[in-house]
Amino acid sequence: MGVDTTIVKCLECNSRNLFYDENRGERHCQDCGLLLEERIVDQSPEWREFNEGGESTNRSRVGAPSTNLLHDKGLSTQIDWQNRDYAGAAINSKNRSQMYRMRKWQMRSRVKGSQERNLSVALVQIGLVCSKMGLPKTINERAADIYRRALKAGLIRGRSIEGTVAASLFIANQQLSTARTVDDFAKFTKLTSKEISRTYRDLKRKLSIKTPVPTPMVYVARFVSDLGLNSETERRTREIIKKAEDYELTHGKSPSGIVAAALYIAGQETGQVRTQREIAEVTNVTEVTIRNRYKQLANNLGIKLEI
DNA sequence: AAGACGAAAGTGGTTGA
DNA sequence: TCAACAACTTTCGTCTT
Repeated sequence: MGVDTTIVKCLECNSRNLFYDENRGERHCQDCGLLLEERIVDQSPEWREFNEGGESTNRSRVGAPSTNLLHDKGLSTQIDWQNRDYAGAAINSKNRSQMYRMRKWQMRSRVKGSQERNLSVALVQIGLVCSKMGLPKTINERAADIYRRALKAGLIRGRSIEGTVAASLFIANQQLSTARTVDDFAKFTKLTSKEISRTYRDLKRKLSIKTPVPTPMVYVARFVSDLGLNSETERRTREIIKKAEDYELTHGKSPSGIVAAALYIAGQETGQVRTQREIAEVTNVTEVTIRNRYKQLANNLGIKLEI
């Protein structure tokens, strides 16, 4: 069988308009946003071997790795209803009663009850949003885990599945610093950013989840890549933000605004000029904010710009 | 014509009595 | 609960290159 590793058409909308992001090592469809390829594919088993002939022999590989992404954690070997063994031969009567008991227990333990159904719907949605937004599997796993906890704590009642899905994803995003904003999640779900942040706060409080204090720094790589700037400009941008944080010029200001301004200044300095319009586009702040911010930063950090 | 500028009015969230 | 407030947005006329 020939192995074709190059995807030329989107699997969802058949568009040939694909985009390869070198920094993130991902290939997306530019039309529907589906994540088609990731550079890092870890196919190794999820446990390590500590002693010779120990782990690997005891925990022999059966089935796919256990994962939070499936409602029953992937432990779902099906027992067929036909009284035949794998080769198609009839199973003798001695084993039949055993088979019957196994089926019975499987039926009892499988998708049943509203919680399980809720979870399987939610996990599909989490996967879908992750794929559309080009988020790595780690986010998917983390969000799934948070959703499970929310479900277990009975926090879904009175809330929409989609809202909790988005909030779980946003928490995962904050914890793992994948540089997506609430607005990004709003764009890829049917929810407003307001609803998402409200559920986000709620979930964090009720599940006592901690997320790192947000810093503008996490957005730098993403915006640099989106604007096609070089590493020199990126370095300088980080420098400016670091200084701004040291001088406490960032408190109470929107992170994207800070990054946008720093990018603008750095771009002017290194000759990688981007217009306020372009920067406003990718950072999702207005040109006015960029102006206000960059003037403030330039003044307080003693940066002279010859514009 | 494109980009930058800044005034003025409007919006949504936070804070403190 | 309400008003004051800071940050940010929208809009728009003007200036500069």
